[in-house]
Amino acid sequence: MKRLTLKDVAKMAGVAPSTVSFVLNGKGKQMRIRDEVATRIMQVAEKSGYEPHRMAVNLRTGQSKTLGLIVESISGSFFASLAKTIETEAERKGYNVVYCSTENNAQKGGELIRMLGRQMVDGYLITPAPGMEKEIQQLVQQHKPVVLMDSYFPSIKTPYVLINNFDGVQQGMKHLISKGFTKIGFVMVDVKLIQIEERLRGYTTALKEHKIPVKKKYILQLQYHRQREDSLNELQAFIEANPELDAIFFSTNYLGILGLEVIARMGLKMPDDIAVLCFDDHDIFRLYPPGISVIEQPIEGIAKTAIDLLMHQLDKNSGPMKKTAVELPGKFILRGSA
Amino acid sequence: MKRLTLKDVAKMAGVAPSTVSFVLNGKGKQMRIRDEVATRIMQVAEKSGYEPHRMAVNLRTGQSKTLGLIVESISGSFFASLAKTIETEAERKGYNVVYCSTENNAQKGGELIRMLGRQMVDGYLITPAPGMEKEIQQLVQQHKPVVLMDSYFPSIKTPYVLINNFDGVQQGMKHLISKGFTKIGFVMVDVKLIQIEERLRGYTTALKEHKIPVKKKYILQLQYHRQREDSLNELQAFIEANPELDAIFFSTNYLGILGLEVIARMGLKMPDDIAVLCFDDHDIFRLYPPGISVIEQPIEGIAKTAIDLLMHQLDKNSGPMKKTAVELPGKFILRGSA
DNA sequence: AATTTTTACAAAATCGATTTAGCACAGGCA
DNA sequence: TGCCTGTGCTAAATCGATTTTGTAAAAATT
Repeated sequence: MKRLTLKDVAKMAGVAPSTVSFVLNGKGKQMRIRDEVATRIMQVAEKSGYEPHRMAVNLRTGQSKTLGLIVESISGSFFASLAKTIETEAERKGYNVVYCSTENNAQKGGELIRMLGRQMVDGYLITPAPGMEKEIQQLVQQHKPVVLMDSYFPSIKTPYVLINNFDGVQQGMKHLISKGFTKIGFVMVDVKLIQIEERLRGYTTALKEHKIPVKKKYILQLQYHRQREDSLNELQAFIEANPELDAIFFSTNYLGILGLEVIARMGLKMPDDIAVLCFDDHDIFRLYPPGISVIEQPIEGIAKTAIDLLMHQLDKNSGPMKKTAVELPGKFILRGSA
Repeated sequence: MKRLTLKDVAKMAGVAPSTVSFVLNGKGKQMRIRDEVATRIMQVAEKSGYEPHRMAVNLRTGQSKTLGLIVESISGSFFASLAKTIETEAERKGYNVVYCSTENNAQKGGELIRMLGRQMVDGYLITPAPGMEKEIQQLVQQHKPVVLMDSYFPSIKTPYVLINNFDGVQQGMKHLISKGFTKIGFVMVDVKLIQIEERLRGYTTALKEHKIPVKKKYILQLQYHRQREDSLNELQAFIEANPELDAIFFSTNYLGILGLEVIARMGLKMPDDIAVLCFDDHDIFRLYPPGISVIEQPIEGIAKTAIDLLMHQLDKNSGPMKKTAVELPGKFILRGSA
């Protein structure tokens, strides 16, 4: 039982293969195929269940109709929501998606991009990690359509979408301050990424705006590549060294989860002993008593915007882009922890 | 800057395209190409950074070197671990993977399979959902390589890998019973799937073996398609209707998470007011105080075995399979909840 | 020395589509 | 009548590889 080809359909309809191709690709009118012939071809194709051979189409047209989605971790919850939306959005535009994760391995990022290149993806959706700058730069120089999400490199001129980190942190900080908290710690990673810096800026700015002094010892920079246990200990030491802290802002959900563990270990109660606020939501935060208040990322919006930006690049006869840098507002979700 | 083709390499090396193809595909000896020529070709290909055009190769060879992974939900933690292992295992065998989720939509399952068929995947890895039986049956009849994971249909004769559900539940139940719990509830979904039935069988068998009567009212069957809130209420009603229950076994992690919410809502303390045990681990269970004891699935083992079984089918000159049904043991993880 | 066999490649067919160029035939116009 | 213009399709080139077939020159055999 062999695959049904366009040639077969042509034979069955009593016309040439090219004619079938024209009709099925909607170029019947343009090629002035009679309606009578066109409908006959359509019917034959329909009845026989003909499906074009993707690889053949790709080879001929040079388009794989496939997008590459590169994320840091495929098991993260950020990815989970992102992937779902991107997949459905892409599908509706006739594209499908292959996923790849760098798994926090800077070097692997480059390999991945090359691998996807070999597979001929038409465009890239990337959440950039520190080590990937060069590779992404190359893609852009090769005029491959690229959209960055969640972060970006100022040196690379390609569209990006992300949450307004500064504003998001501000929202959270304003809430904490309005609740009367003044000794607020800030926990971050030491990675040099725009979004991290923006979050820190949100923290310091909010404090300054309310005339609260910014104390350096209230800011903890955890190293990125580190044993889980080491990070926990460092975090605990930080809290013990500043017993007057009445609230902590965790700048990523990974840090927040570490925080929960340390706080439980130390026997502290949220929010009375210490209030907790976290950037970026996570399943756990909904459930973990008393519920962790967070700044939620507009993931669906990010995904949709990213696809739009990418499609715009893929569509050659669309003009130059108006907006290439999109910042979407985050949403403060109040739960029990702050 | 166009893509480098095999023809270009041939020209640069001063030979015919076919010669290059032979050499690069390791058929140089067989086609008696002189070592001198062969090494020259290799060097040229290497230096120029030539990469064969995947689509062209696919079209000619009829192999896409791509596997389709179909799961229920791409955001589930089961998928997350599964995908990672499968991806790396597949990559090492020269395959890549496209993911698809049915998102608990029976009808979508069929569409997905067809979509992947269009994309010409060489083989399928599927975690079967209730509505997919017919579609999978078709694939098998078309002699497409298929491996099922996590569950299977007795009517379909194709390899599958899953945890030994019966034994897993037994392990957990034996622990509960040894701790002195006797009034043990069992919460399950009403889906007719092998693995669910096996888990129930593990529950009842364990009770019988210890001469503990099996009471029907201690078994709750939650409906599958249901509003989250409704399920929560039904679960709460179940616990309230059986106040003598001293432990509950949740047969899936989704149910377990619902259980945590209800238990928190009712103000019960684990494990004193009620002990909790759950089938299938989840991030939350590690963190949620006092830690939820679980039966952990050997996900990595499942993934590796599945790939092996699939590769065996893809490799035509390998004989018939010895083992087509694999059951891997689960692992009981003791935490604070039971 | 003539013929066969082997060596070492090159040429051409092929996979299944898309797309450009071409080709009969009909009608319009001078 | 002869030339031009549309109409309605077909033939053939093409995408970039793999694989079958072909073919000169060298070596071996008779």
